[in-house]
Amino acid sequence: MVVVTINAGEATDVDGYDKHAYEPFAVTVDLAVFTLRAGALHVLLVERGQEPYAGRWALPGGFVLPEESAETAARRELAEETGLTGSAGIHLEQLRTYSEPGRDPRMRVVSVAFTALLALPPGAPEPHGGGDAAQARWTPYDSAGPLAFDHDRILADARERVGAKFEYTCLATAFCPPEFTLGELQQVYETVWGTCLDRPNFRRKVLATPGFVEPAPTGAARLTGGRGKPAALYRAGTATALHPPLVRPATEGRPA
Amino acid sequence: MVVVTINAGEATDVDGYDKHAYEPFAVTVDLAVFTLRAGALHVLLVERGQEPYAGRWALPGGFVLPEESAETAARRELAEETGLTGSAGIHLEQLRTYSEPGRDPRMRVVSVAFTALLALPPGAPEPHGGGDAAQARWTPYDSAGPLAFDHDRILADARERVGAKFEYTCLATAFCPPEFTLGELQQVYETVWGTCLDRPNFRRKVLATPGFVEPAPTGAARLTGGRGKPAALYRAGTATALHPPLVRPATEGRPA
DNA sequence: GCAAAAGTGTTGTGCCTACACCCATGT
DNA sequence: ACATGGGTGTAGGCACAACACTTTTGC
Repeated sequence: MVVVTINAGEATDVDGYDKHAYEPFAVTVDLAVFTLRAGALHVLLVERGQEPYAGRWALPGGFVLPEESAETAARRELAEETGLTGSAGIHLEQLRTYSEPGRDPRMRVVSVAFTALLALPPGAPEPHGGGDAAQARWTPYDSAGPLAFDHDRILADARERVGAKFEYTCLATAFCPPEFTLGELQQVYETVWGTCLDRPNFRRKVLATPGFVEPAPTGAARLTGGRGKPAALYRAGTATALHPPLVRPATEGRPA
Repeated sequence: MVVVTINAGEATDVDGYDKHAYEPFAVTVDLAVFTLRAGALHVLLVERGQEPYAGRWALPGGFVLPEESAETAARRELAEETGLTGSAGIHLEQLRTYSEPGRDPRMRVVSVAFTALLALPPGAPEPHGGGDAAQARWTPYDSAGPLAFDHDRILADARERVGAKFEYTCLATAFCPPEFTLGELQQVYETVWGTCLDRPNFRRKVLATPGFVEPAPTGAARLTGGRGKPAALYRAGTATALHPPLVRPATEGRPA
């Protein structure tokens, strides 16, 4: 076998041998797509129709095409799986790359994993899967049983990253509809962190961070659940970082 | 061309066609290896001996071999480039994956980038490069002129990540020898951040964080530069996260 | 009126910045 | 003696957690 490991540059030996002579690497993307449904964190899963892991659930994903970047491929898969048309504004972020040999029993697959956060509009279409016999479904994170391949680990990594990023970014608005109340934003935090937050302090913190939220142009307020004082509406601001961070309290009681 | 994009699972169509029929993806690793030399941040670069970018400097890296994970390949390359034997304890961390088509003019190369932090022992061997005509050299970060491929961007991303991680992790000890003084640790922070820190406060902060540093078993102290009171020696603790974080002050004066 | 949810005020604690000050060593 | 760097003490300030309180709606 040709030894390329002492090569100092990047791929400088490629010209020297047949590009097709070796077992190729397949490059795929895997997506951990999160949303909030009925006050619980849900993840988008697809059911596999073929071996290996036929009948098992897995993260959606697919091949990176020859002319695509991994980001482009991920956004394309996301649009296909969720059926959402305007996927341009959806928050999509690279998580990390999983490359252990043997993670796919058939061949060498290197997978770039992404995390996506989206808000389901009230009348959003159910995910329809991507053809074949596969179906797609929103699944509560806690019920996302054993998945195919190493997707359990990918999903856990993605979940952890989302929780951590909530502390120092404005990411939480990605789970909210275009206009939302501060109470809804707080519920997003409480659901993702599994903690209770003090409402007055949360409110002050959010409003004191420039660019986190801005009042909705319509001065309108909305009734939360029928009862209670109507809440002011806000929309996501332009800021992306959160200084100072919103610290997650030590694990305490669950939100009511 | 076979349409694989509507496939819901991961690589489920692979069995249906010849694995060698398409232009394969090459998978490489690129390393941004940082160290501190003479009070300045340095990065390990190699000079390319072949086209494209012959004579230009680039980040070290190489192919992922068929039986390797990207992490394994990165650690192997790191050991080869630095000549360090005990590379097991070196901090190595995945940065992100760069997959834009055309980033290598010859073929489709997907590169998993890593960041490595290490302390150069006093008599450390100079990096010897990896064979061919390439040479390797420690270069001040600020002088790391235009690099080959998209390595300027990778290096900038790595640099930013290192600075950010210093705030909320114990990573700074990776730049220190096995035993170090708190003054040395502070200089590490000041060099990486380009700021001045208050010594008494820095000291308290570090010592108040359990597991950040622990006193060296030998009660020995060391003379810093000939002058001044001998400083107590510490070694890196077992903690990895930093609660609460060590906040980087708004960009002010440079360290003396 | 009562419950429920939004929104405002206030107070105490604690951390952290900034600076003054002592200690030990080399020249 | 003095310069240099390590180490300790302390006062002021700012931020935040905790909780009391008012407001506006539905029943």
